[in-house]
Amino acid sequence: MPKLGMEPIRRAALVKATIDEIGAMGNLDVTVRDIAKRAGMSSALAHHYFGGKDQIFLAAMRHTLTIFGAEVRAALAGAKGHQARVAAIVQASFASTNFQPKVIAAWLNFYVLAQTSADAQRLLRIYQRRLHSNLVHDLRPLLGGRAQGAATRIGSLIDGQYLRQGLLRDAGGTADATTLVLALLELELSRGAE
Amino acid sequence: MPKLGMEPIRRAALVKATIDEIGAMGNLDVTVRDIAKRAGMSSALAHHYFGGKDQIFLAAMRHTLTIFGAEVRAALAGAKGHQARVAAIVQASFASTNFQPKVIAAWLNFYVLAQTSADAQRLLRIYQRRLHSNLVHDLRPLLGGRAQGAATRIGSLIDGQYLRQGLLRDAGGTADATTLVLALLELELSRGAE
Amino acid sequence: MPKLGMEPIRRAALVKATIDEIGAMGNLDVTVRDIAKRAGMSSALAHHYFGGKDQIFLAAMRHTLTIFGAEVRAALAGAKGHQARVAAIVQASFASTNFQPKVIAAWLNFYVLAQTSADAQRLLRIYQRRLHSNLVHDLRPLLGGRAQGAATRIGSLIDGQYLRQGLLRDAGGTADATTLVLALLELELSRGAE
Amino acid sequence: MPKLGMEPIRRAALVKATIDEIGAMGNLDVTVRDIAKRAGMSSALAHHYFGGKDQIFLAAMRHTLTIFGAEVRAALAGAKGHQARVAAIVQASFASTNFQPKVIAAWLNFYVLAQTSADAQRLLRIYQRRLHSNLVHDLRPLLGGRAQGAATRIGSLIDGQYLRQGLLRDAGGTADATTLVLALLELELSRGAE
DNA sequence: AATGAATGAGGATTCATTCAT
DNA sequence: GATGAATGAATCCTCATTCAT
Repeated sequence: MPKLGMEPIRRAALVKATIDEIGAMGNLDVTVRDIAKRAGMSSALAHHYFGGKDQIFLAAMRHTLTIFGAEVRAALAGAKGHQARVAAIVQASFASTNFQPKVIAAWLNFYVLAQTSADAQRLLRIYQRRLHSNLVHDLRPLLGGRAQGAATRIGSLIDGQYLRQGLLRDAGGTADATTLVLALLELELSRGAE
Repeated sequence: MPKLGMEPIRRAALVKATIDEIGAMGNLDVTVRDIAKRAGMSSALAHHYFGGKDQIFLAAMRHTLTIFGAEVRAALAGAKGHQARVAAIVQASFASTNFQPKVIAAWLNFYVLAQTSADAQRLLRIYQRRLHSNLVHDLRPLLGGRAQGAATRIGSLIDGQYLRQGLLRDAGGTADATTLVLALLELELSRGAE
Repeated sequence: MPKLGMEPIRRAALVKATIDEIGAMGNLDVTVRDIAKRAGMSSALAHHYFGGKDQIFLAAMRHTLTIFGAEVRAALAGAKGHQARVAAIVQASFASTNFQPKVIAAWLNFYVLAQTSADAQRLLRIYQRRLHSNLVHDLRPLLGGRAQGAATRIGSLIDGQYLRQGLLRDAGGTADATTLVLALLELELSRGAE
Repeated sequence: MPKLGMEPIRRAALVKATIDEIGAMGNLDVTVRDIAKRAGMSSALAHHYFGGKDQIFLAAMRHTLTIFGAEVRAALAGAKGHQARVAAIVQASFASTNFQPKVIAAWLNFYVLAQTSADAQRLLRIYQRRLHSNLVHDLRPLLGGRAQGAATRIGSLIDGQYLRQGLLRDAGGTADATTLVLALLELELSRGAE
């Protein structure tokens, strides 16, 4: 049943399969064959569309980051006021789309990939910078000169929660993680501007 | 003349070589051969002493965690007062022994290993539990019911900083990381007990 | 509107592309995809027209041999006298059309192909037999019984020069090669008939 | 039955198997697996000892050239007088050790390899240069200024005979080839020095 | 006429692991 | 105690070829 315009479909299927497979395996020791099988095609086709394993990984990473960014933007769109906007970012970070075990596993492994792949590192840095500037944008009116430090703390605590959630792997961590980080936000706000 | 007591020497050399090699490679895609070569022996001997690659990794992880624990204990021994003790834990976490790029890389990879290996997961949980209870022990007198949450935040922020430092890989992050977490401590203290 | 009579055009384009590609790669490890791309079409179409890779090679070989034959015939048409005709054959052998690096590379690889493919072997033998009989035809009046040996020597020396030129790959070997073989011709003639 | 000092034995076996396999297949499309199987070992071991397929080919080529060189030296040792020495070189070139179908096939393929591999090209040029200088050394006293051209003709005719013999693949070509080239030698000598 | 889609087969290479010495 | 020898299994990747449109 060969049709035209399969490329985007196949690519999307592979990206999804990659994240699923990494989530299932727990590490990047995932074979192209298994990814392709999960996506319902031969490994040769996967290579045809992506060129190689690295690029499959990168595409999966880009996808994850894109989803994350969209989630944050959507949350920001519905939030009024600086504090509500910061809270929205935090909540979006732990939204169910991102905070699934398999996505967390993928995320963690992307950090590992970034140790080796310059492209992966660049992607991750872009994500961090964007998160940081988003946070600073709304923290500055509230905290003045303390905004930078507070943004770093909040962003870094989010990362820390991801790391720990990846380790524990029990469901329902979303609420806890959100509460924890929002408590930090409140703490920062209670200290006020400087 | 067969040398006596070579076993501990060989094992220690392999553990060190493992961490160095992971640090150099940036991931767990490290060959037993390369580890053994770095340790000055044949890969067959590495197998002889450890039984397999997994156990070599586990031993390296145990060693890293042991070092970390010792560092914390030493820091605690010289600290007077609850606040000083918490600060000591934070400082020890970022002490130069642990916060080298190669150790951070190893640490990050142990998190990945924990996704697969039950033993690795257990080790990592022990470390987290110990860190948490150490923090709570000294935070409770200061923060009362808020001690648990504060300890989780501090511990998790430490982890987050490791993750980010692993990404950035620039030297001299020790001071920044310490300052950042100590600022959180101060924030928690400023809110007082509940 | 489907174009009519595309077949000969496509086939010619593929044959040319094959020789170019072999010349560019230096060996027969040439993919159908690359040949087709060079000829401006899909690899599926190449298969459609030729049936398979082997037949593409064979067609390229046939083409090369045809060109060579035409070159020789043209040279012979303009030569008067036995000696001049032999010289014409030699000169045609090293004419710029044949003696380009890419054609030499293809030629050499056809010899390799002949080790495997009976068809290729047959083609090459036809070429050799024709060259030999052309030479003998004009050498016999000059050398009598020595014509056979002389023809073999001259033909074989031409082949040897191709082989060596393929190795050296520097331009401008045409003159040298021609001179060398003509010197042999003169030598044979100086000995006279037997 | 693992013993010590297997390396040279294994390498020799692989080199021999490579030539045999190329001879059997007729081209360089020979798998490491097949070479290794022919040499009685796993392909992994072949890689262990040689590092890669290219190096296996190169070693086989070096071996062939070494054999050839030894054959020539031996022949020269027993020859008295300039003409006899040149004849000895020619005879050695077609000695049964070199002029077997499988060796000729390998030889031809090395020429193809030289189109791609700089190392292979270097080896082949060394062989040609040595052959040429050997010929010139004994032709100069006989032919003076004509020695260079004569040496090129003789060397190139030897190559041409190899090429043709590779194509024909019938046994017993040794005598014919030798006779043919010696006839050229005689021709050159009959013309005398210049 | 022409091609994107798709795959099975195969190949080089790597590696953890075992074994005899 | 120590290692060279050896391999089976696995992985990424390529390619000729087929097929439906």
